[in-house]
Amino acid sequence: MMQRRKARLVDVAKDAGVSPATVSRAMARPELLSVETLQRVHQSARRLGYRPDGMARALASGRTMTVGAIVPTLDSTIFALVLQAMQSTLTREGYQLLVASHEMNPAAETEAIRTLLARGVDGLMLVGADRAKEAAALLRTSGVPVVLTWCGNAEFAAVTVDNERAGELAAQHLIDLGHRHIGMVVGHLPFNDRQSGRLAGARRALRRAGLELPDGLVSQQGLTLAGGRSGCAALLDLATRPTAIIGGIDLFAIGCIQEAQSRGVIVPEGLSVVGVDNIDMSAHMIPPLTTVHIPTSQIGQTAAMTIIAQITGEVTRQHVDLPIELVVRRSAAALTGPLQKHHGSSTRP
Amino acid sequence: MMQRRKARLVDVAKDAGVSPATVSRAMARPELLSVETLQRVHQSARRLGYRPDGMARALASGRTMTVGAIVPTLDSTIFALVLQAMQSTLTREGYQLLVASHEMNPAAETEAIRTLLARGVDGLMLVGADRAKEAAALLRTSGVPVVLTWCGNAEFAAVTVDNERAGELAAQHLIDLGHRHIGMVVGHLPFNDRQSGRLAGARRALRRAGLELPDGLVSQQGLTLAGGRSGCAALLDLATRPTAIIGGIDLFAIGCIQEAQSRGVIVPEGLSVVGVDNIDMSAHMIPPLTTVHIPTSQIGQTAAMTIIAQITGEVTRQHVDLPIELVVRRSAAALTGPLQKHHGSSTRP
DNA sequence: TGTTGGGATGAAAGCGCTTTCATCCAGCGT
DNA sequence: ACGCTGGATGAAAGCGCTTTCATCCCAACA
Repeated sequence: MMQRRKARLVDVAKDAGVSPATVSRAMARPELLSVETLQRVHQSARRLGYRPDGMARALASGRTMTVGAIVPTLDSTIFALVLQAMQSTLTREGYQLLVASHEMNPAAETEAIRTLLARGVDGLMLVGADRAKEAAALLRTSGVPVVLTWCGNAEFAAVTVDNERAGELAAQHLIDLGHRHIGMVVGHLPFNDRQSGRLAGARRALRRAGLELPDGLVSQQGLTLAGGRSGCAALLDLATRPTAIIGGIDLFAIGCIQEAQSRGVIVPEGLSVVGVDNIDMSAHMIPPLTTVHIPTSQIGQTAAMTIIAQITGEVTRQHVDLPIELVVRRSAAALTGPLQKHHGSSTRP
Repeated sequence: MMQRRKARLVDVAKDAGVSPATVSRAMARPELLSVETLQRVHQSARRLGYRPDGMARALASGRTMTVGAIVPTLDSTIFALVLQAMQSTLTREGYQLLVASHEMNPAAETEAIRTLLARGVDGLMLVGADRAKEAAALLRTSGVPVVLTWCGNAEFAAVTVDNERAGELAAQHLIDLGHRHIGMVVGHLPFNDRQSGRLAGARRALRRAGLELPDGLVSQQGLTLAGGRSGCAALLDLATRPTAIIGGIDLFAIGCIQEAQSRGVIVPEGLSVVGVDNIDMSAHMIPPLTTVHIPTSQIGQTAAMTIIAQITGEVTRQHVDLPIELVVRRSAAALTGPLQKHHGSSTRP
């Protein structure tokens, strides 16, 4: 009882006694058909188990109903969350999400852009505005709607967050608590305008307070928990150790807390820690992490909506800047005295 | 100086003075052409800035160079890691990754399968073997290579891990440490054969030791940190509280540690905790989490390779079972005495 | 020197759908 | 009663590429 091949549009048309055009319309713009015809077509389609062929449809219409997203890495709460939000928003609108990652490698990102463009996507989401010249050229000439996230530029639509301000908020909080000697653990700066921005913001706040954040107090690390720990370790091993550390991402801040605790340094009494992101884990740390909340899911959702708006031609090059805010919890405290009573004892249990 | 449209295959052919067929071959099977022709074509292609159109190619060849992956949720270290591994393996072979998630909803999964199949994927990766009948039928009739992960069945290729054994290892470790009263926090069991398996395994180990794991000591929770905490809270609030808890995933176990600590219960002295997964965070907890290591990245990588092998026809319905092992760290300790000296004091700082 | 085999290329038929454009017809206004 | 309008449908031309199949040519062989 099995038809020899997959049912095609013409098969349905034949079965329903109408033209292929009519079947096509029945699928895509049912309001153009009379109710009876529509019913007849649907009935035939169901009987034959017809499923439209996406590739043929894409070729003929020029639309793939697919949006691409290229993120630095999938293995990150942050990007996973954004992708999740994008995915559900897109699905609701009938789009699919094609993902690629570049592992912080500009050339790989360019390559990914090239493939996704060739493959045919109706829109493209990218992280940050800092990329290879060639990549930007590709995007420009492709004519495909693009949305940048976290950081943007004037050329494309963007859903941003003020990364400098995030760094500033974190630093200012520490300054307000009386800290004068502050360190920071950040991701590798080249090709990462989010981290660069946060560092710049922290520096700005410090400078305004008559303080500074010398390179010696900034540790660049890979974006992992281990990175946070080793960054913290480096800072704590300094001759004059900082009384507070800012994590460029929450993961770093969490790593800092863990490293400090495993050395017997009490947080926040012996070391204040502030992060940026406000990931799920942060609220559950002991002590709970004071951090700057970045509306990650909302970035994803807004990016998806922006892309769709561009695809459907409703709007172009829209810029949305999402608000951020300091979330005060208990990992940062006021300096108790002019001097600290801790000596860098490395008492790992 | 801009050509009015995108260069097409025929444009290159015309420019190079060859037939379209030759250009097509130059792109896909260069070994069929003479060196001179090849060069001429490449030169023209470069000059015109020719980029093959993926959709047209897909339609004509029946191959999309795209593999779909449908996971329960993107917002999970585990699945993000698997996707990451798949993505990099696939990219290396020239494939793209199309992702979808279903938020633990069987109907949504079926729908996702339907769309990805319609959209045209050369292969499909799914999590677990437990799904709607209709979904299985779709897969069967589509003829698209499928690979199941974590849990498998006889019908499709699979890259699995022995979830029952994982639960067993966790429970046995606790039993060996002298625990007799063990609780477990698991994910919602329906439509989740990974969690069901782990629970069943734990029960098996306990039964073998003459113990049991009554439903009252099993707390079902959403797969989040908060779920772990509230599961732990529920268990600790029991009249006869367990001396040890197994987390169906590491995130639960971590939540348990945090909940215990915030209640002033010391881990492992006051409560032993064991997880399953071995995520990055686990090793950095204080105390570091004892857990059953699941080779997550390897699952992704192997799944990708299995899919590709099936697509290229090298092999079919291959089953790979990846080894797991207990990683003993410091969150579980021997019961110090026949009775415990802790009273459920809820001293949140 | 006549075959012959095979490597290189071209011709042309699609792949399955979308989308103008044209056609047809009913009902409407005058 | 007549032209007109607009809604419903059909005809047909692609969308840009792949892939058989046929053709051509030349080296190699006898």
